[in-house]
Amino acid sequence: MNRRLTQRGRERRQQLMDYATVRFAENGYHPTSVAEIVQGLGVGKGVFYWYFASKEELFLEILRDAQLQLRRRQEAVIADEPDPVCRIELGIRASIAWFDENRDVVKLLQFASTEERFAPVLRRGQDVAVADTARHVKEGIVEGRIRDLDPFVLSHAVLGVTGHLAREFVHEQSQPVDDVAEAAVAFCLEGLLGGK
Amino acid sequence: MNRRLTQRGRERRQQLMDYATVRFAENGYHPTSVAEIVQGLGVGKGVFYWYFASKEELFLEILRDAQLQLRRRQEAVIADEPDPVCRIELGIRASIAWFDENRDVVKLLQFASTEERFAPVLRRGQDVAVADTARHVKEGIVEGRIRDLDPFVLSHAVLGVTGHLAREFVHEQSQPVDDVAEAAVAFCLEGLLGGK
DNA sequence: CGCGTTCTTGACCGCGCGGTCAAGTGATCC
DNA sequence: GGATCACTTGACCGCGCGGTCAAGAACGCG
Repeated sequence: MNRRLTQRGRERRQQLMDYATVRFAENGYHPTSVAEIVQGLGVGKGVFYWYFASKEELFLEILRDAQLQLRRRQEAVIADEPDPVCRIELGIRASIAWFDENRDVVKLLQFASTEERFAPVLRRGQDVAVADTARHVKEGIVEGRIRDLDPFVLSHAVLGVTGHLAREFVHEQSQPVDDVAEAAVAFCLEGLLGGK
Repeated sequence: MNRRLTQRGRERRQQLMDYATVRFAENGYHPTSVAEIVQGLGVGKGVFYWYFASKEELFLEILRDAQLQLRRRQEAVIADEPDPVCRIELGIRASIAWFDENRDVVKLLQFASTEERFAPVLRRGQDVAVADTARHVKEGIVEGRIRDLDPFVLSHAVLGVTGHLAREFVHEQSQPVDDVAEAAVAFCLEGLLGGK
C-alpha cells in the first residue's frame, strides 16, 4: 500500500488513523468495524481501502507511529543531560507525560501486547526502550551510584512501575501528571525502604 | 444460567472453561469462536450453551475464577506472617509463582483490562489486592520502616513491578521463577539506589 | 480546455459468527 | 417399565463482518 499521496491524501490518511485510534480505544479493536470508522468520518468504505490494505495494517501503522513518537519524545528530553541517573529520571517523566497525552494509544499498545499477531511489533519497540534505559543503568552501576543488579531487570522494573502508575493514577484516577511522575521517580530510585 | 449440575456436569463445565482459557490466550478472545471451542473438545455446540449463557459470560466466569484463585493463594501464604514488610515480600513471591503457573489466565486478565466491557470486573479484584497490600504498607509506615509516601501509590508500584517482571522474564524469557521473584523483591524494597 | 492521476462512492459478495432449538440419549429413582 | 431430569446433538438462522470493484468526481498541470 505504498501509494503516492498528495497533501490532501496525507491528511485523510492521518484523519483515518486518528479516528480509528479513538474508536479502537473506546470500543476495542475487534468490536470496531471498518464500516463504523468510515461512517463516523462520513466517507465511503472505499476511502479506507484506498489508504490501508486492511484493518490489521491500519492498526499496525498506529502502533508503529506511537512507538516512534514516544521514542522521539524521550530522546529529545534526555539529549543533553550527562548524568545517567538524571537521564533515567527524565525518561520516566517524559514517558508519563506522553502516556497522559496519548491515553487512547496507550490502551491500544496494551491490547496489542495480548494478541500474538501484534506482539512482535511491540517487542521491537520495547526492546529498544529497555536497551536505552539499560545503558544509563549500566553507567550508573559503573559509577557506583546504582545497585549492582542486572541492568535489564532494573530497566524492566522501571518500565513496569512507570506504565502501571500512569495507567492507574493518570488515566483511571485523573491525578496530576507531575505528582504521579514524582511518585514514580521516588519509588524507582529508592523503593519502599530507601531514602532517609 | 444457574443450572443444577451433576458431578458429570460440573466436570464438563470446568473442561469448557479450561479449554477456552487456553484458546483465548493463544488466539485472542474475539478471534476464538464458540464453534472452535466445542470442536476442539469434540462436542456439539449445544453443550456450550447448556453451561454458559454466552461467550461473554464464559469469559467473565474465567476472570472471576482467576481473581479468586490468586487472592486465596496470597492469603494462604501471608496468613501467619506478622511482619508487614515480610508480608509484602511473601505477597510478591506468591503472585509471581501464580503468574508462572497460570500464564494463560494472566494473558486473559491483561486483555480484559483493555475492554471497557470487562474492565469493571477486574477493577474490583485489583482494588481488593491493592487495599490488602496498602494495609501492610501502612503498618510499615507506622513502624517507620517504610517511606512515608501514599500507601496506595506504593502498592500500585509494587503491583506494577511484579506484573511486568513476571510477564517479561517468566513468561517471555522463561527465567527461573525464584530469580525473578528475588529481583522483584529487591527492586520493590530498595529501588535503584537503595541497599547498604 | 483536455487528460491523467488521485481520490471517492456504495452496492455487493461470501463467509463465519454468536446463538437457537426440536429431537434424542442415558442415567437415576420409584 | 416408565417417568423424570440432566445432558447432547447439529442443522439452522439472521446478521454484520472484512474486503472488492466498476463507475465517477475532483484535482492539477500543460
